[in-house]
Amino acid sequence: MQAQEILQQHNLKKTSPRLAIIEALQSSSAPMAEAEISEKMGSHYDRTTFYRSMLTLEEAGVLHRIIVDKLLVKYALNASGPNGKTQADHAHFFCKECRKLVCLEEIHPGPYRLPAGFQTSEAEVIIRGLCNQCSKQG
Amino acid sequence: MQAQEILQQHNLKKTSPRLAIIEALQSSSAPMAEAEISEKMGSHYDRTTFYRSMLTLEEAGVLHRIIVDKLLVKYALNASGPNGKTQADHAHFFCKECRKLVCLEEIHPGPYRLPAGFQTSEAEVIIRGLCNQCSKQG
DNA sequence: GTTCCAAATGCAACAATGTTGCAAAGATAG
DNA sequence: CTATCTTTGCAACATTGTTGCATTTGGAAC
Repeated sequence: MQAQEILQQHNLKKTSPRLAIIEALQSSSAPMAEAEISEKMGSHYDRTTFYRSMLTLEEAGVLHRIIVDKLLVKYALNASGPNGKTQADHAHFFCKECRKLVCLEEIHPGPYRLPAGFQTSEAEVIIRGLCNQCSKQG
Repeated sequence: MQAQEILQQHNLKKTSPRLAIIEALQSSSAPMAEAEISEKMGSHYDRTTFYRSMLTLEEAGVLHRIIVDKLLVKYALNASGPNGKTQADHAHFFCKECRKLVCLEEIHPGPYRLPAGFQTSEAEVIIRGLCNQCSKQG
C-alpha cells in the first residue's frame, strides 16, 4: 500500500516527514532503529519531529515500537489484517550476534492468567538468541 | 539471606556499593529503578559504579533487569531456587497508572516454536495494564 | 486561487540511561 | 603488612526521549 493511502486511512495529515518515515520502513523487511530510518529518509528532519511523528503513527496503529535492549529501540510497520485493521500482537526475535530484529508474526503472546484484579491492555514478548544465519557461523 | 552471603556464594568481592545495592533491593518487594535504589543506598555512589555493579551482579545471576518502557528500567533480585541456583525466567506486569512493576513468578515464558535455525537463549515477557489497586479506582 | 486556522515542524534546552578511559582507592591472598 | 589485581570515582561523551515556543504548512472554506 502507498504511504499516502496509509495516512489517509488513519485520518492523518500527509506531511513530508510522515511519508518519509513510512517509505523508509517499507523499504526494509526488518524493523529499524532511529538512525537507520533517518538515514533512509531523503532530507534531514529534526529529531523532535521524528519522535513526535513516531508517537502519532504508533497511537494511530500504523507502526509499533519494540524495546530491544537498554538503549536500543526499533520500529516496524504494522501488518494490515483482514478488515483493514492493523495488528501488532506478535513476538519479536533479537539476534545477539548481528543485532537484527525479526517479527515473528505467527507467535502471539498469551493469554496469560493474571492474579485477581489485574487488567491486561497489551503484552510484549522478546526472544533473544542467535538467528538462522548467525547460528550456522557461530 | 544476608547480602554478604549472596556475594560470597557468587564469588564476588564484598564491596560497599554492592552490599548497599543488594540491601536496597531486599528492602522492597517490587523491582526498583536506578533513582529509587540510589535513594535507598545510604551513602552516595557514582553512577558509573552503579551501572558497573549492576552489570556484574546481573552476569553473576544475583539480579535481573527489566526494560519496562522507552527510558524506564527496573532491577530486581533473583529468587533463589531449590539448589541455590537463582532464576529469573518469569513474566513481569507493569501498571500504566501507578507505574509499579510486579514479578509474576508463576508465569514462565514459552516454550516458543521458532523458525528453523533460530536458537533461543532467553525470552522476556512484559504485560502492561492496570494493577489490582488501580483497576478498582479507575 | 486565496485566505485562514489548527496542526505539525524546527530549534533550543534539558532529562534519563548508559559507556569509555584513566587515575586513585580498596579487597584479599600471601 | 605488603603486593597485586579489582573496583571505584571522575570526566567526558553517546543514545533516546521530552518540553516550550515561534514558525511553517496542510487542508478546508470561500
